[in-house]
Amino acid sequence: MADVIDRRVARTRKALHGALMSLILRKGYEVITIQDIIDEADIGRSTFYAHYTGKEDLLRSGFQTLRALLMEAQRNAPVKRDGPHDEALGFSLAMFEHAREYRDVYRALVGGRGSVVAVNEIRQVLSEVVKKELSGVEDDDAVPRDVRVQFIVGTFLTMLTWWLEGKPRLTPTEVDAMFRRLVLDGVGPSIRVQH
Amino acid sequence: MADVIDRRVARTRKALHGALMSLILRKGYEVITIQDIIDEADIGRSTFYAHYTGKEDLLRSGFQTLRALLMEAQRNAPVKRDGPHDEALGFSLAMFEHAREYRDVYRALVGGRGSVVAVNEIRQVLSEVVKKELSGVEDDDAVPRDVRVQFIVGTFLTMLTWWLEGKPRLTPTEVDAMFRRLVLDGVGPSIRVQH
DNA sequence: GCACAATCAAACATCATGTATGATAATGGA
DNA sequence: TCCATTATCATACATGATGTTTGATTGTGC
Repeated sequence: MADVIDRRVARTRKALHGALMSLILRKGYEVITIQDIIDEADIGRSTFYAHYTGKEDLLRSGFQTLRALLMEAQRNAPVKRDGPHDEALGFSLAMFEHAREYRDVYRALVGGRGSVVAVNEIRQVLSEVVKKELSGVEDDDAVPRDVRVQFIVGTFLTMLTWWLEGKPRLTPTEVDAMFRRLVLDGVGPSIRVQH
Repeated sequence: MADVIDRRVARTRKALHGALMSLILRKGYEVITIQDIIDEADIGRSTFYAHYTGKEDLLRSGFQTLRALLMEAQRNAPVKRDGPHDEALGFSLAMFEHAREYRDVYRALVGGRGSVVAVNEIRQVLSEVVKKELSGVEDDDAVPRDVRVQFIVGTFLTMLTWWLEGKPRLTPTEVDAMFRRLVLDGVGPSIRVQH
């Protein structure tokens, strides 16, 4: 499959990713410099550029694991393609759980002073997943398919951000419930209640 | 109100804002340098720093007009605090219209290679507006108030981005209809329909 | 053990940032 | 009209990040 990798290459890349993660937790992604990374990883400058074009490239390359996780979560989720279909959005709970496990990293990436790069990357991965999930659903005259995908992904990220920034007490299940409530029913019910 | 402003100061600031806007349209916010701005505006380097701490500061200071527009749109919107309340979210149509009028700027700011700073600024302004709008609505056990605010703002930005990036043919009214549909009812209706 | 490839330190050119200085010009009030 | 004030200017400077190059050194896979 993947060509066999020279041990030195593997070691270098691992060191760089590790250094980036440490630094993200310590000072936030935006302000990190290449110098910081190679100092932390104890890797030569030219070696860095032999592997990545910059810190954005390095960050991006670290998202395969997340992608794999989501794809699998989607496969393992209870996809009962018949029934009341409250089991839709099979990815969400798994990802909320993943987010709690790596809370610090997620918060550093997705939170206030986070990285556009990371958020866009997550957005793209999620879009694929949701798109696949909606493939069995028939079209809607009012709202095009891709809008619905973006809506779902956007709402997910809204919840994720809100959760990580302020209310870490809530369990993944609780947050997931709110997420589903919003995505499926919107805020109409609670707004319109008051007459 | 505001202290009387020296003509020179006014002229400088106007030139800088104009230069920033031109450059945003020409090459995108992120890659703009201070040097670009002061060259374009034909303003001395030290003068720039006498007014703003950096390009982010300059950008931020250009959002009062937007803020004012939204506040007024909210006031003028048909706020019937009784009735079926489909008139909620009084700001949205006005902002979609504003966005179409300044399409290029919005797209440059909010689109793909846009600016986090700008998006965050818009997000914050919108949050204030929505928060005020929801002040008369009673609480909901399932979804806290601030989550609903973030949800509405997030969905609005999702629609705005999608609209500006891909489907400029749609009218503000049509986009607004989709926005309201999503915010009020979610995607449950169209997803759950298929059994 | 050997050919090859990866890593290294060091140096370099380039460019952006932010600050400082003293001269010059515009402004607003008297 | 005059004048004190204040903004602007060109210029220079220190600092630090970026990305590339070079030739020597060291680790790998076979």
